[in-house]
Amino acid sequence: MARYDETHKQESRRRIVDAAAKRFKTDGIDGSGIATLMKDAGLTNGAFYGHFDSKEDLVRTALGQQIESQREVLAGLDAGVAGLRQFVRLYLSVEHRDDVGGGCPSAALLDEIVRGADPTRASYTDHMMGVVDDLAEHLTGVEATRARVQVLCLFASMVGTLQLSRALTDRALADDVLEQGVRNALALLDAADSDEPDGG
Amino acid sequence: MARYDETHKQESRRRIVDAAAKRFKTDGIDGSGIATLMKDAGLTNGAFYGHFDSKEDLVRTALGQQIESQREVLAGLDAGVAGLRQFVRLYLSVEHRDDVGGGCPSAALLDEIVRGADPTRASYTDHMMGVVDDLAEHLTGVEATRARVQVLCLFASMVGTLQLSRALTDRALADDVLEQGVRNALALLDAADSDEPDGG
DNA sequence: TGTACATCAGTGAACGCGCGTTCACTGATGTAC
DNA sequence: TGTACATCAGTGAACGCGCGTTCACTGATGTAC
Repeated sequence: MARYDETHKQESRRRIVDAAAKRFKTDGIDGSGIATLMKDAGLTNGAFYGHFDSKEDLVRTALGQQIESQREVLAGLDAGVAGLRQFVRLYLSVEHRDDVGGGCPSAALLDEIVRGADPTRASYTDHMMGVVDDLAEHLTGVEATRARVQVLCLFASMVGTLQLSRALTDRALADDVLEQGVRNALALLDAADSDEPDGG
Repeated sequence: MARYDETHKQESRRRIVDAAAKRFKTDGIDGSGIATLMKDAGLTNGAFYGHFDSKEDLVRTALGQQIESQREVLAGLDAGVAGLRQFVRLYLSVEHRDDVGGGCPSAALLDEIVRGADPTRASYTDHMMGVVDDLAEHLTGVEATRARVQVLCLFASMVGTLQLSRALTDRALADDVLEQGVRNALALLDAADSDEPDGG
């Protein structure tokens, strides 16, 4: 029925989303124009609206895809709290800090998400809940609701730490921040893992 | 010599910087145009280049001024680690979360600073070192270099926590994140305050 | 096997608009005499 | 006290450019017969 493979259009779409996700992270959402994104994907600007309703539609899609692919990484972690320790070391690594385009979308774009439209923030929240559930499963001894808030906070702390390490122009200090960030995150993890709920 | 007060021009400049700082935080740097900023300050676009060399010059100025005015808040804190506990509760409050335009420039703009030009990042780093020194003085028992990294990490964690709380569309969860963030930050503070330097 | 037509992903020019920046000009005030 | 001139903060139109979005068109392929 179509003159191309049945998969042709969806492969184009995937290329657009992949290119957009990377460029959004390196240049910002506001800083990435449709024409540039389409050129990155090997297409011209006019084809964009055959794939998405609007730029905001692409933003939501790219952000969602990015968070879901983070979950694939999480699926490969060791069981229990040991897996969270692995995650902390991966997340707060020099390699991750120096790879904005290939790294965590939250670290690269959380400010812009905050300023985003409600549907964008809602989509972000939904997808993040998946990440949080994946992470919370590693805190086997902690009540589920509590575990979710604990891992959300752990994640948020690491996001801020990565951002600050990226912002500082003093490289040695930026490295120190990552190392101390790892120690702090691991300390929080130990505390959370052995935590008793207390209402006070 | 001048047809206006000697202070006239510098008052205009101050109004531009104040208006820009607020709008940058609410709408983003990329999202704030010169014409809009000047209108906010009660002027027209053409007057801008009598005050600043470029938009980037204004960004650096506004960011620096914002961080310096944060230091004024820090100067009012109690002495010792008690002052840091005060700061944690102020920073991770619902009021601060809900006041992006009046709040911390790092929380609102750190992503954009990371993507910014080198001079912007260098200026951010310089001013932040002032904040860090102010905060580090509260960790009286800790060696200075170590104290600086500790408070940088504490600050970074709080920045990430505030950002995430702002991004989430689930209000109850966003509030829980703030509360847990306070607990975590206070726990880190207690650990840092009683810390012995260990090389391992 | 060969021709006519339908499909539709992608092209590329154009829309109005706001961007950062420039510049000739205005007009209120201060100084000179 | 009154007039002529200098100063300069601010005005507002204009520059080229890229933005998000629209749309008439292309052209490679699949189907019909």
